Amino acid sequence: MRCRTRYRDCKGAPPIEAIPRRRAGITPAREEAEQAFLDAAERLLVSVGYAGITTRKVAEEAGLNHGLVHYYFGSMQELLLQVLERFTDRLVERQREMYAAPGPFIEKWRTAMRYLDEDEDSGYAKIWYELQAMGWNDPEIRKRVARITRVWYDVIDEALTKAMDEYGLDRSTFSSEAIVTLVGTFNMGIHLQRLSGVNWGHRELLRAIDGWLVQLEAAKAQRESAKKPA
Amino acid sequence: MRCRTRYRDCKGAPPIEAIPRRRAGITPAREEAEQAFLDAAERLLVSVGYAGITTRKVAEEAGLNHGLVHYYFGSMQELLLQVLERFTDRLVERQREMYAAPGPFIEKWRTAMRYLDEDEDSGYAKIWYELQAMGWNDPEIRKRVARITRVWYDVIDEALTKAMDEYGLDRSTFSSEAIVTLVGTFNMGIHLQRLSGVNWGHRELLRAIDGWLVQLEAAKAQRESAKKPA
DNA sequence: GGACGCCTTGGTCAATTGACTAAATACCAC
DNA sequence: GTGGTATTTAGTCAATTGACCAAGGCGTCC
Repeated sequence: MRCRTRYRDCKGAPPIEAIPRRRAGITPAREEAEQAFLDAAERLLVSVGYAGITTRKVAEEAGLNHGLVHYYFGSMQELLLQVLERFTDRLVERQREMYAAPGPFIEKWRTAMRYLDEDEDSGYAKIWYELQAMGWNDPEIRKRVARITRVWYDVIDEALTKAMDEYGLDRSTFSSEAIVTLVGTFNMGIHLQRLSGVNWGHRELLRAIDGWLVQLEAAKAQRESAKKPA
Repeated sequence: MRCRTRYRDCKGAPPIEAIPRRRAGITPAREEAEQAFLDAAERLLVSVGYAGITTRKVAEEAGLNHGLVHYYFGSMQELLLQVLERFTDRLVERQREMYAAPGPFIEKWRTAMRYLDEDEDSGYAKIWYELQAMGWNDPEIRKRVARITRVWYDVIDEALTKAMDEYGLDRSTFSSEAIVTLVGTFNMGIHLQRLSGVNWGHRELLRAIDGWLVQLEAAKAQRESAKKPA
């Protein structure tokens, strides 16, 4: 059943043609333009949130024609999904890189805590939590968010398990699984609170943890120096 | 400058008349209808999120005429603010009640952890985090959210400070402020993850904390029984 | 240098939205 | 029951939105 209106059958009709899908040969210009859209969408996530993103706004922000959104991505939903995709890929890569690096655990921890501040200032956190909030009402996005959270956990789990052994921490009361969950959730909570403008106690908590790790490092060094000479 | 269109000057004109404000004498029927709108808005927060709420949907959900939204509340924004107001009042009241109740700390903790599950099932958590997400892009709502978070912290702080003294916990490394922040943030993080469908490690963490509290309670009981006979 | 196909521009369209209102109705004191 | 006020209904309106398209531009290969 063809469209009776000038352009299309406006309700319930199947799409006349398939969405133009990603082909192998994309010109550099097109690639650049698509990235510009994704960048623009990220900036809008920071400045107005996911609910305020429209095809026109994202095109204006990217300095491109709004018709291109549908030509490139087929729909607004697909554009946002690709934002999520690109963002989470970067997130996981950074996380892996950080914990895979050599050095004592406390170094890695401090790097992670530095990210806590950096991500807030750069808008990285806002993007990530906006995407998550989108997922609360969109199964496809939620699924992806859950997958990334899981990967994130696995990476921390590995690092923490190793660290607990090194520090000789008892795992009978607090398993590494429990600690990982605690770290993962408190990290999210801190970001969440900061998005609401709450900063109370954060510095205090981070300093306490850092102090505790310093103690653990010292104890570890002592154990090792006591063992070697003997 | 009066409206040239049939109804109003549609851009930039000041409101012709003040928004009908809350008067002293509201009939019970009106009160009931307003509550029905607030209830409906909460249900929509659960089912579609804040971005999906419109005057027409909220009216349909409440089984009332959509014109009433503006007659009662003046604007969609005001309706949502009143949802926030009512919701946070209830939240704080429950929190205060819980920690003010008599009984050992571990009891209160367990009640709080029970809420963690209950709130998820009842949609309470979804409402609260949708409202928070709204606040990320709305200063007025963010301010209110921050205030409530602060009150929430104060209540926990009082209970935790007392508990740490009772349990004889050292406060030199982890101050009560740090612990409160840890508890507050990990609680938020757990909710956040569950909204994304992530449950990994939660049970493990909660069980670990509970086990630890049991130990602390036992040690406290021992101390007291050792003191009394002497 | 002409044909061909991809890209881009600058629109249009139906649907939906918040805001708003006039007219009808319900309710109340007298 | 009558007059007046408050509430309710059933709309209207401008603006905005996602989706979509036609026509012309542009690069490339023959």
